[in-house]
Amino acid sequence: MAQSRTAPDASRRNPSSRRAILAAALDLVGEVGYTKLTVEGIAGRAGVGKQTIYRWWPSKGAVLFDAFLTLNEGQDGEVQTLPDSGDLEADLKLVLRATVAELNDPRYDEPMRALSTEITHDPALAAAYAERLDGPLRQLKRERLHSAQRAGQLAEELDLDVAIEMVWGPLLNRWLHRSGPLTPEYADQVVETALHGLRPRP
Amino acid sequence: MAQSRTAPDASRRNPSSRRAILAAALDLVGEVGYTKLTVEGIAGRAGVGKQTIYRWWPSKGAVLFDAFLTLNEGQDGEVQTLPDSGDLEADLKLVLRATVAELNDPRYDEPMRALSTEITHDPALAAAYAERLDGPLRQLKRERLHSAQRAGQLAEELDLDVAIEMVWGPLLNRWLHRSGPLTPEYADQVVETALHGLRPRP
Amino acid sequence: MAQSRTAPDASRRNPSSRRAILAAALDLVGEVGYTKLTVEGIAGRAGVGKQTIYRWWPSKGAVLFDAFLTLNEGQDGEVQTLPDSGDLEADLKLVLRATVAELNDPRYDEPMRALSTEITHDPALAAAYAERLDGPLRQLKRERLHSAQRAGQLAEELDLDVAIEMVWGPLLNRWLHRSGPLTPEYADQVVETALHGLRPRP
Amino acid sequence: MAQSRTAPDASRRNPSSRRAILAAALDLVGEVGYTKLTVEGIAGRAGVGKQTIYRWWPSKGAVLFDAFLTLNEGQDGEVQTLPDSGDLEADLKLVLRATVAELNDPRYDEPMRALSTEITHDPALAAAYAERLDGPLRQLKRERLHSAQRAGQLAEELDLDVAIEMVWGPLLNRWLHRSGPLTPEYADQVVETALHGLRPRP
DNA sequence: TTGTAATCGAGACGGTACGTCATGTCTTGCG
DNA sequence: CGCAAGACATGACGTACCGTCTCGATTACAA
Repeated sequence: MAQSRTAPDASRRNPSSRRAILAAALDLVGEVGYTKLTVEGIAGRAGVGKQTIYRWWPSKGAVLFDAFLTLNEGQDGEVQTLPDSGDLEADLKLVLRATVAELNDPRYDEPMRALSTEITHDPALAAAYAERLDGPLRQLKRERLHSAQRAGQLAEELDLDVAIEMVWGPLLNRWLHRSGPLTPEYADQVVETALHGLRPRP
Repeated sequence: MAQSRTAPDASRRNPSSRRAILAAALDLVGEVGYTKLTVEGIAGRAGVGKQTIYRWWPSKGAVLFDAFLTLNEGQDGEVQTLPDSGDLEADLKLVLRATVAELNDPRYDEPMRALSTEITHDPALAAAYAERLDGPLRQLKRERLHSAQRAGQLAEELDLDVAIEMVWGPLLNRWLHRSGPLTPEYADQVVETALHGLRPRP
Repeated sequence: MAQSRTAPDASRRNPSSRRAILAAALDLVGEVGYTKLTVEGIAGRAGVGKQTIYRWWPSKGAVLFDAFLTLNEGQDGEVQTLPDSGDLEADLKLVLRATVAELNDPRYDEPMRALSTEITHDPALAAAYAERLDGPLRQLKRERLHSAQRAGQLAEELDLDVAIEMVWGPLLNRWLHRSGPLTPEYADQVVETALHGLRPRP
Repeated sequence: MAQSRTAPDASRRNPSSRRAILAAALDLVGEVGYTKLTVEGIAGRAGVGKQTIYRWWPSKGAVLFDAFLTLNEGQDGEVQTLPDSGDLEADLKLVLRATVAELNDPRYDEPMRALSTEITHDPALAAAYAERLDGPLRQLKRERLHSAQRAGQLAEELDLDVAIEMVWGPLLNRWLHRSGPLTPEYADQVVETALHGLRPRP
């Protein structure tokens, strides 16, 4: 299956250039922000020619995305499963508080906003994100919820994907649009409300 | 409160130039997308000098924001209140299905993504958004939920803001990150799940 | 008579930028040579944006050409006429020796080679050169020869343009192709040989 | 005489690559012109790696020069001597008309301009040119003039190199700088004027 | 009625970054 | 080892926009 435009030969790729580029991209997006992140800047910081970036990535966003990928693969072994103490509410609060902490961490905030923006405007990148980054994490969440479902802590007819979005959606939205303070208490509140529902207790 | 740099005199502002600029911004963001939207492009399309834009708006995002504002004020009278038939679930489904339809409408999709991106990266704009665009709408939602609360359809101790985010958050997230199909059925599912909670019915 | 591509408005042109560009071009061609002369270099040296060069000149060669033009117009008044002592041979030797000196002057050598190269490869520039730079000078030469012709020192049927090329051509060729030493003696020799012809004296 | 940088072993050189490179250089300079002639282009057209060019030639100009050399050696046997009918004027006109024809031939025009430019800016190449290309031809000219001198058709004290430049210089200049039409009549005129001199016939 | 002071369209300006192209060096794998 | 292939750091290309600026020409308020 040949490429139309003389596809570069990946076997000849210089791996240290690749690493330098991804590291530079992550560094820079944190330092100068997404809007002022430039391909020239990345190349300069990485000690690499611009062409070496354009040869292997179609866009600034793709570089950033790859940087995130390796970041996550770098920590592999770390998050293989979500905590499962048997107490779903406690476990979810734990995880969501961790998420809140990460989103509030300036080292992650700007890069993740950048990634979100790229995904927002590039469906291809969104698909890659869904498959490579969000997918595995969502699988973990699904498994934890499924375990709870088997334990009778979640409704049998519940669509787990909807459940996931109900728990994490409010958080991400508040973070992205700064529509309110992103505190551990908020995380707790969301978990409680999602589990109990909006209706009065019977 | 005087500006240091000879603040422009708003009374002398040419309203037709303003309208042309906002209209051009909306048109263009739909045509060429957020990334390729330029101040020069807006000025050219609006038949206006670049300086006329820079005189009245601090950034491209501010123009876009203003364009949305006038868009909403243009339709005023339309959404003064949310439907209140007494049946909260039905009313919410109605409203969320309308939201889904809007987000899927190509005329709104790209401009709203653009606005979202600007908000993501500009806290000042986010504040303006919270006050001028999101605020009034959220107030309507809050009122509808409050009415339901008074009718005993929602828990008394419920934080209405959390409730709002639990209902609309999943939708906005799925739209923004394209993490799944954005259908009327999904809207229904979200409403039902939010109202009942994730737990099994007792 | 409108231009097709939104011709720039010459009346708004910044004359000091123009001067800085031409001066920088002349300086740089002398310093780094024609091959390494770059538009970016000129812009940098002149403290000017690249676009300001591209706005007003179609090519690097055109800038260089303009630089020569202003150089010559700058010295106006200097060479209005060629010396006419009545002794054609002496006058020509004087002029040719001056030309030799100029061609050997490092300040002129490199820039003139650059100009020659541009003319060689760009007919449009060659036409401009013929009209604006070579033309006036050639007219002076023609006049001096015509004066000699009237004085009976040149053949009546002589084509003065051919005569001019016979006198200056050898010099320019030797200079351009370095086909031999370019000395005052050579200048004298050329004048003598051209005047007497190659044939034996009768 | 060892090179510092592991001089390539000429005996292992692939002669067919060499020929392909020289042919490609000549073809391309005619097709795209001197300015757009690139080493990559030559390598691509020749089906050769870039390194094979850089290994054997120091510069683009050297390739071009070599291409000319082989071109001339290819026609060897053709011009071993200049015509010598005894009538110098007729013979010179014949030769100069041939030169005019060659310079006007589009197959030779662009390549020769390219070579001329390289020579203009590279003294080393100019020396090589003087020795390998111009030298032999000049020797033929010198011999023909010498023959005429012996026959009493040229002045005894004449410097034959000056004479050669007086005859060919005007032609080359007019060609290179396009300072006038390059016609057979012009060739004749130059010959006549050079032989008779500018002075009136006695 | 006539300044006079602002906005306006237009667009030149010094810059930064774009994405492409060519340079000359280096590395890989074939013959 | 020469060679075809092509990745690499470098740097210039010519273009697109940035945000500032200057230029008449309207336009509206104050003298």
